[in-house]
Amino acid sequence: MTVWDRPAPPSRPVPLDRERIVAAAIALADEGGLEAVSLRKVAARLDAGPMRLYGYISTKDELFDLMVDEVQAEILPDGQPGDWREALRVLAHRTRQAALRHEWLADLLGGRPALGPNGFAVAEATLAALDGLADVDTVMRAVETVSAYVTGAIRREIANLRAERATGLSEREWQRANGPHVTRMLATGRFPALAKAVYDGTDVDAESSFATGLEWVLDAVAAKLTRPPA
Amino acid sequence: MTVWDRPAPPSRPVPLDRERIVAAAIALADEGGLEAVSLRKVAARLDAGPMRLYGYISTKDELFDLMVDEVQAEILPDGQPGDWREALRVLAHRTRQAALRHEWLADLLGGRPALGPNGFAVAEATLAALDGLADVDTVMRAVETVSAYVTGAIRREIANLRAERATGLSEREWQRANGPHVTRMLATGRFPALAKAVYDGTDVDAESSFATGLEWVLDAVAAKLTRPPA
DNA sequence: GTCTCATTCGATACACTGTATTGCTGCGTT
DNA sequence: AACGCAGCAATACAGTGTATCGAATGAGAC
Repeated sequence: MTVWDRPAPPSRPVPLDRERIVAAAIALADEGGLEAVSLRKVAARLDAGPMRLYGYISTKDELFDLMVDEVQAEILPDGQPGDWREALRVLAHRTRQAALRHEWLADLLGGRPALGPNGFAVAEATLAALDGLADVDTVMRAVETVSAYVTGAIRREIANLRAERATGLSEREWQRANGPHVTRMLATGRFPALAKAVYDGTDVDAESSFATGLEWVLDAVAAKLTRPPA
Repeated sequence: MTVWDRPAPPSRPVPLDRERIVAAAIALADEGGLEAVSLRKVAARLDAGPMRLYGYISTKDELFDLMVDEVQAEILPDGQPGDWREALRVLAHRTRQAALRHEWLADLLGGRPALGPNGFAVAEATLAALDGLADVDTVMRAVETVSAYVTGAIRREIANLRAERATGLSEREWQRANGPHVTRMLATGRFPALAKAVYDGTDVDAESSFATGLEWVLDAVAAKLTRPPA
């Protein structure tokens, strides 16, 4: 008996099943971030007392797991995949889009093993794309590498996005003009390569940055798939 | 005036500067995880009232930033780097080792831009390794790609490590034998590729898994560096 | 129709959190 | 010697996750 299959006890006043609880939590998180999700507020949104939730959920972390799994349903592509590369690409971009829709996902991504049905489905889709193209271990390594990149890239993108929002300025402009502390540090001359990157670098948009890095990683995977395992 | 340079006000009863505060917080986090870090406990460890900390730190998130920056000092290599590839490899492995020493780092990695002096130093070391090997934008993309992989891989590794510890079993054995929920899900036949990976996959240790994925990503980067920008 | 029992809900309670505010205390200066 | 002020501690507040428990409300048995 684990998180994902718990008998839904009936109730009269308002049906209130796990789906409704998770939906309310997601709505709260979408509006105010993860820290805006409290059991009290979730319950209040469902016209229930806080303790009522514990009939359906046994801890707040479990609620977070359920939220992640729910959002992972959005990641699964609609149509059937093309070749393996296209399949992985689509999965990666859909993950990113889900994180942009639900920024709190970035805080949770990779933080815990995704053991829900939709998490499994995403893992299945990823593995299935590479099935048969190499031995099991190589495929596994490929999946892990790609998803590590995806997780890390999304996390950084959301982090930067928040920082920009907090200062009201674009990351680049902020480093270049304002951000007195950063400017001063760069001016010390102790970070010449960094300074060059900041001042001479082109300001590319996040999506194409994500896409470029992803293609690089996919290139690397492609090279290992054609060749037999080391 | 930002987080990283604040005049240290003197005090009599016990010196108590920011370094001591950060050290105490890190000690607490090493022992009991991030959630064990509360301003009250940090202060208690320094024989001070909770409010005393606010003379040196303006919010708890700032304390977290300082903790991350402090640990990033451990990442910087001692000697001078070899070629770019060796340099990036060492930085990646040292980051991973730091995260294994301080597991809470995984929770914070990539969650916020690293703007502290040591964070800058790590960024500088990374960029310096690739300096001149390609145009600035390509170098930037390379750095972002590698560090996205590193962040994501470390995060997953720590997450799995915790899950193993929680169940007392190795991830693989757990999926294979115990973990009734997982076993049942796999038994549904809805996840054939996943089932194959779980049952037929070799159980490789985390370090070589990390290393292998890293080498793949470095291969990808190498291919882009020799070739001029797209 | 009435009684009983079990279940489920809500209220209360507890230990704790981050932080604002307030007043004291002891030092340095005039 | 008196004063002012900086820095610290105590108090306070709003909020958190969750355990416990009393009451009510439902169904089932006679």
